[in-house]
Amino acid sequence: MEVRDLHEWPSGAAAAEAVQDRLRPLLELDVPGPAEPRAVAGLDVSYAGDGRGDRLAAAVVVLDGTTLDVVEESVVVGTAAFPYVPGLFAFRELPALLDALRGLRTSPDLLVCDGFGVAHPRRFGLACHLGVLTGLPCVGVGKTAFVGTYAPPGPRRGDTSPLVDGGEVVGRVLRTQDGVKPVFVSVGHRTDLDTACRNVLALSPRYRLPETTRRADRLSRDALAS
DNA sequence: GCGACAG
DNA sequence: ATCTTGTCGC
Repeated sequence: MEVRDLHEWPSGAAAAEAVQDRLRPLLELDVPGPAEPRAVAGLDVSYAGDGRGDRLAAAVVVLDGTTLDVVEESVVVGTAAFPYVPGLFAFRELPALLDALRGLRTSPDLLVCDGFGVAHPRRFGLACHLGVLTGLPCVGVGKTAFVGTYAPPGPRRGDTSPLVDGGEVVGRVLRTQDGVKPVFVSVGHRTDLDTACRNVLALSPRYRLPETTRRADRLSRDALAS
């Protein structure tokens, strides 16, 4: 798919925060998300060595939204573009992820990425950044809490509880399987939270994490090994 | 001031 | 994120 080039790149934390503040107004959060996406893309990145190095592999796996069969894959080996700083995580993986997206023949109807969307200190996590740059609906699925407080959701698959930060609901804690640790869902771009959670649940028929994320994780890991 | 902090 | 042994459960 066509992905526009990254123009300016922040040289430090202050500049990176400024980029987030400048792009945030471009978010489209008051629109219904894709209820039945035909193609859903999962994105993930793996690192070589102990994680302190900068060699990485970014993968995108597109699944049929109904059957969850793999439709297309794209993976690139690259370099971490920024040090890991909580709140600026996107700058680390964004260039490589955009490269992987460029390797796709078709444009997905929904992007599912690791990390958060608006459940972020400045309301502009990786899912927001990726959404704005691609123009595609995007949802963030985090494995651990970052910002906000919440009550544990019920014990059954599908149970949820609101993730609240600064007095506003920034996401939802979603139990994707009976009795397993919940995941943290937040909207990134062009989707509402209800639809985002429905999509994530539909993508997680068997395991805690969405099939999109699991497939992309495996693909990126394999790419580093070879 | 200090610690915690998506991946 | 990644490095790791054993262990519990289906």
